[in-house]
Amino acid sequence: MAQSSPEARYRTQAFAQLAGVTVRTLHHYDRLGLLRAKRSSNGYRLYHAGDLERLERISALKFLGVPLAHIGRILDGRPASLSEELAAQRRALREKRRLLDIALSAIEEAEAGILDGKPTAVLLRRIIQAITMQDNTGWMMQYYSPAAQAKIAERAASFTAEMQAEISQAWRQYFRDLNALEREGDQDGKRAAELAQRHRELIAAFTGDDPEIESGLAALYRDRANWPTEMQEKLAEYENPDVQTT
Amino acid sequence: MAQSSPEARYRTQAFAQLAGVTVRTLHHYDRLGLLRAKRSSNGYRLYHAGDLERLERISALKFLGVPLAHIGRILDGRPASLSEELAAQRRALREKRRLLDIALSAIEEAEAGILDGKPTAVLLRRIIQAITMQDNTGWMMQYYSPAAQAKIAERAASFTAEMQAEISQAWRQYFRDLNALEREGDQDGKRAAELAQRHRELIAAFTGDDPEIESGLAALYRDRANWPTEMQEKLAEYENPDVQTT
DNA sequence: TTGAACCCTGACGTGACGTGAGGGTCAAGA
DNA sequence: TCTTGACCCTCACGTCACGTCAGGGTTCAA
Repeated sequence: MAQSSPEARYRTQAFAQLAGVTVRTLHHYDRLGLLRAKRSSNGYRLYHAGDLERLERISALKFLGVPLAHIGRILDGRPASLSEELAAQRRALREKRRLLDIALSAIEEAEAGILDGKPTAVLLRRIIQAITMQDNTGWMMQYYSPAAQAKIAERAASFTAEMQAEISQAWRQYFRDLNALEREGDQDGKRAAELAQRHRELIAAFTGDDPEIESGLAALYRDRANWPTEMQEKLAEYENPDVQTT
Repeated sequence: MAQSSPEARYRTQAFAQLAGVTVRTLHHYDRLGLLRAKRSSNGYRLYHAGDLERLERISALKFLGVPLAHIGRILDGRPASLSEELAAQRRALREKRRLLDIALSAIEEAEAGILDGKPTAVLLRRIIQAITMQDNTGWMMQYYSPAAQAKIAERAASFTAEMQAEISQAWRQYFRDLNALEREGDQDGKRAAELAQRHRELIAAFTGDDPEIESGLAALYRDRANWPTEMQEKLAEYENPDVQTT
């Protein structure tokens, strides 16, 4: 094993190998001021043992997804910024993992179709369905009776991609307008009334006046206290009394 | 609801809203040749219903993490490329999720320390330990007796960051040299003998000649058939008979 | 006819480096 | 002494999927 003295100085490559990073990374951190190296008389960078500790902290925070600019503030600035950054990263990573799990299950779903020799178009359709179902509505399906689920799937299959896109566009637009209304306030209640009308139309277009689908939707809304967290947040918008039309 | 005819043409913004992407994204895909738009006489892009289907496929594959250049080949090229791409993405996403889980548990571990009012330095040390433990050796610890685990932790705590870095650098270098040896072959067996010697030294440095640690290490190696998949692959390098010194 | 709301094409910015290009430094061997 | 090779340095452009202006044209309703 190599012997180390407390005054050991390393040049760039040696220090990079010691820490398990590349030379270019050290150049980068040096220029950013994140890990400044001393210079020898010929201009070479010189690192010592104390720099290693700082570099390990940088690498650890980078592993958590913290941007380099924030890492600088954490290591040099006020200590509270660490806990704020950790909380922010935890939320961001949770969301990333949620999307990642959706992607993985979509892939696995599609790969099951490959074994049957399905053509590319069918596999792509499976992937799209797996993503949209899991991402938005998958957890909702448990509220519908099997008969209602079958009807929903049948209606969805009978739509063209264009029609489906128009429907989800209308929902997106509805939520955008609802958000805008909450931000800007409503002077005369006309905009709220118009939004409520659009909401009724969207609901009607979804149920297609089918009583089985309507009863499932009602059950879904009654149990809103148990929705997933990210839906709970969107639910707050519904709590506007002008829009409680369900 | 908006009515749609089969010959509906959309200009850029309308089509972007319909599909839930930005105008800039459509420009980008147009320039890449990924989704080419027709042009009206005044140079405006015109999209129609068939483009929407292609765009949805593009968005779905992008969601899975497939780079745009590959998406073009999948949608235009031979159909087998889809299944290859899916398999590659599945591996990549699994690895991402593994690292993401490590990061998340490291954050939660550190946040538990925040409640106790620990200073930043202690929290950072916890994060680094959580990462390195989970990433490399966490699953190994089950093979060691509680007494051996305590001794390992004690020895680790007594090392400076510099010494620990030198040890892991030596291991990294060992694996690099081992890989190089396998690629390039060994003419006279001298390099293999030298590597085997380094391996013995690294093992001895780890156990510190402690019999409890040594017996745990032996148990770990005996049970190598049950190691995690990513370690199984690294194990293949050990199967070189020159290096079976454990 | 004027303004709002569209449309277009460049072209630079983002983040964390990778990857050369072009040139200097230094110790060991011929 | 010269050369070779292994280091070192500083630009500066490339990556990836767009975001974000800047500068200028088109269309439609009031």
